[in-house]
Amino acid sequence: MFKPTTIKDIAKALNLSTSTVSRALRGGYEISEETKKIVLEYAEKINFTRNPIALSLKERRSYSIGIIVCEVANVFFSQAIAGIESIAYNKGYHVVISQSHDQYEREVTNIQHLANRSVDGIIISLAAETKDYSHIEKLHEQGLPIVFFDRILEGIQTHKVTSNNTQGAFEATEFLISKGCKKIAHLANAPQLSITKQRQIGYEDALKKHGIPIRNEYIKYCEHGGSEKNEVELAVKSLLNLPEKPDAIFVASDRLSMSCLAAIKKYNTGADLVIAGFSNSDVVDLLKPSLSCVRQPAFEMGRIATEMLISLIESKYPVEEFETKILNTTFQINE
Amino acid sequence: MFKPTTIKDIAKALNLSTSTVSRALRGGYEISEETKKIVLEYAEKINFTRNPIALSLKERRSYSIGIIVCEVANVFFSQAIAGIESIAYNKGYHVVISQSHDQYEREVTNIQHLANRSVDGIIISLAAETKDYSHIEKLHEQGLPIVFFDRILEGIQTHKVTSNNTQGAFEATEFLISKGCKKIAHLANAPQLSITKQRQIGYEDALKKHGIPIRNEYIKYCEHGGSEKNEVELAVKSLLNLPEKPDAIFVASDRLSMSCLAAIKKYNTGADLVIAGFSNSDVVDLLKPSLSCVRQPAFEMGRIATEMLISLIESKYPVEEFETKILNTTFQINE
DNA sequence: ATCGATGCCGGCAACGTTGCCGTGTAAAAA
DNA sequence: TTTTTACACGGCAACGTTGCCGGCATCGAT
Repeated sequence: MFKPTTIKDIAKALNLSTSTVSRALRGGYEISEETKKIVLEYAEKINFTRNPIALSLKERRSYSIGIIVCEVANVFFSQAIAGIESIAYNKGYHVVISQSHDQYEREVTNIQHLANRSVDGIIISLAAETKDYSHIEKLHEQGLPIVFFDRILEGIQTHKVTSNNTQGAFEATEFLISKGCKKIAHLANAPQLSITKQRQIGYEDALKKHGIPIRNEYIKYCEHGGSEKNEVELAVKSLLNLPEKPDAIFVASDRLSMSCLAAIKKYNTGADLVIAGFSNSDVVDLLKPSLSCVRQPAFEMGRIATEMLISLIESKYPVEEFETKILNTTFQINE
Repeated sequence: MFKPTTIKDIAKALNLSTSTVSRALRGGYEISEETKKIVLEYAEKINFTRNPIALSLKERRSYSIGIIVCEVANVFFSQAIAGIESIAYNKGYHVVISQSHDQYEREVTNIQHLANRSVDGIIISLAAETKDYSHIEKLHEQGLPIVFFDRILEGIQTHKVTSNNTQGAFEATEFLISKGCKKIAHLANAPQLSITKQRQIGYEDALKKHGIPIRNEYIKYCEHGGSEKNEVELAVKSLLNLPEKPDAIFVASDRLSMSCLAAIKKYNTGADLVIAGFSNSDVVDLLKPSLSCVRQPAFEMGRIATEMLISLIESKYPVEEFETKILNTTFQINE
């Protein structure tokens, strides 16, 4: 069975006390150079590493941070994770990734698992299904450092990072208008998500600016963020079956975009449909129904969220002032 | 600061001993129903959960398993992770995901971090850059349960799961031949990977079967698995610049496939090129240079690997007999 | 010669939890 | 009434590590 060597093994082998070995390994100044050398060489020889679990128990922290996203397969999130890792590793933190799959129960389970001393703080983007936030509020009240990114929670006072969703949605919609489209539908995420509201505002603002009426039948929400099997396909189908079929769709997320294109390919036999939407996909210029897209600075968002979280974790005094950073998106035209 | 409640807090509040509280929570038979009820209700009230770190230290295991893959953004791996999670959660294990980004040093750092009592076992698909395996061998000798999947290591005696790479490559190549192609190039992964060798054998077997000579200038390796910036683009470019330009390419991996299509779109102004390759992408039927693909049962591979790992972890006696499972691929034609 | 200073090291306790053993009480058996 | 026995609970130790305190030489200063 797996039995790693401990500081006690070294102490016994070298006829020293555990405290001496401990301080020799940490380079404590109270230990003679000679003893240090002997201990370090022996530790090297038997490939010793300190037991991080014992350390966590003693220090009451684990030097690891938890991430909760809906899906790692989503390019936006995998880029954000890369950004998180880039900071975390440099500052000596390990990163633990969990997926909610946009399900409320998974989110609760995961966040419970991560809390309770197995991580020092959490970076989270909410699941599409989540409507009750008490599991997060409870931990936040207990003092667990939490940073929100992307899908944030207004009600909790802490650091937050988002992109400028309203502006991004505005640009995408205005692009569709510039293409001559007048019947622009909006395929949206779950309505309670912060990003859904912000992006819808951008969409509606652009329509208003150009004197195009907002039509409720053109706005379709996907309650499960596209993770339910036929959710997106049904939404697109119902759009295409409207008496006044849309001539463009503004899609609110990466996941929805891909499913939307697939559905369009399947059902749209008639005239072409212009599609624009939020996507960080790296294959977007290879897609046949082309997709012009709003790009979010995912990597940078991950970096900033991590810096915020680590500053919360390492703060000596309770933090009272919180910041919400909003990063700009860019728009990429593909035709 | 974050200070979770402990069993001691409950004991103090209820005027009981810690041992009594502990056993009441675990449902120990030595505790009266009345006391149990009081403890459970109070624990529920203050939202108590046991400290997993203290438990890990005591039990010398953490009920968590580590995964090391090159990238979570890769659909094949994210599906495999979903398979791993599906088994692990059911059996009471937490899953910790790490990315090597196909870099040797990241792989070493991650596996060291995961070992040493913070996970009970590891499921790994090797990084493309890894040529020295001593970091894995050392842990394996110490008795850490390890299961390989996808990119396996022949030299270590343990459970392994792969797909039938040779057969998949054979079918893809034969498909290209059936399309009338005779000058079939092969864009391959790092040459030391198990999957690279197996897929190359399938490719060569198919050529041989149809009397097509194997030409070394048609085989391009990507040492970094496509994670280096221009690696794939250069390889594709050099193929397209050959005096006898290939009329088809068999691509060895998902990551390479996408970069390959992008490079072809960029450089190939002339006649069409038929592409087939390994890919589990869900947008493959939306791509403009179409990609017929070998599908691996990623989810199933993850499930099996996890069952194997947990059986190793929970085995009372050292396991001596090991199994290598090879799952069949399927071929999907897109034109 | 005596005293304080310094260098080097060991012993003990604690982090939160559980297993093992011990102990007191009350009911049942003698 | 005394002894047995089951029951319900408390105390202690241990998992691996580090912080704190204390001890014992050695050495220079008085």
